[in-house]
Amino acid sequence: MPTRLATWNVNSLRVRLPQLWDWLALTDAEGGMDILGLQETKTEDEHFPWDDFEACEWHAVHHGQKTYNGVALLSREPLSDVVHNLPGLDDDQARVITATTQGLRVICAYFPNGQAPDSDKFAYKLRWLEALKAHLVAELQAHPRLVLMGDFNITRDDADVWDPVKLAGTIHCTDIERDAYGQLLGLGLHDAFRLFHDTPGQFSWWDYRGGAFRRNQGLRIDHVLVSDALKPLATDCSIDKRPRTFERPSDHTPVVLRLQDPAQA
DNA sequence: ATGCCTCAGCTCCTGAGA
Repeated sequence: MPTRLATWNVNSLRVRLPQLWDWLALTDAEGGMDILGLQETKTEDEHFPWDDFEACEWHAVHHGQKTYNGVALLSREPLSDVVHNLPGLDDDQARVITATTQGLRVICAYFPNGQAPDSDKFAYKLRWLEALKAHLVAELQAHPRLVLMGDFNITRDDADVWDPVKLAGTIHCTDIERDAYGQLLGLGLHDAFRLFHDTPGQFSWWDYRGGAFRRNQGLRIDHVLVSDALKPLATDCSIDKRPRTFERPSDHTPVVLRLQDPAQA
């Protein structure tokens, strides 16, 4: 069983690879990372840095695409039964990768942004969320120990929003999106961060513009959900803000889940 | 102010992100 998992929207893996190594070096000093989900790699499979990861003893699977999207799973052990995207959804956007590793079923997802509630992209977001739900129903049935992690592009409630009045009803904050989030939880999943933290104003994303990070004007839109079977093993979930202070940061920062080692339980 | 950054790409501007 892994004890540390993380999700991070890197906003271009090519640009962010040095920051990824720097962050992993920090976590190595704290016990290391076992499984990592990346979003917005923005690269095709043939340009994915396979050799760099292999040299650092990471197994990797990637569902890539040029310019936009792209998701990867890294693990200290081999990954198997890999599924690209969402079964039943005809989608030319590379947003999901699912695999089994270290005794867990892990889904790494980059949810659609949705742009604005009256847009075609919002309608696509809702279709995509329906297909994700169906995928989760099937996966949970086959794999009780499941983690869904990624950039959800949804705030769960106003505690995840720096200015809930100003942003009421805007993208990431609509009741429709939050209801879809709630439906995922209704399948037997738990917002790991909220199991351990209930103070409002803890964010995983800050706009590049206007000194938003310095002012803590952000959103919590990156989430880790654990299944019913896994919930008792979760010991902590935290947002690591350090990479947001690096040179040339991603606008997102990693969210880390810690699981109890069953050998010590 | 449809603004403010940042990224990719048919790259010196545009579309998209959130």
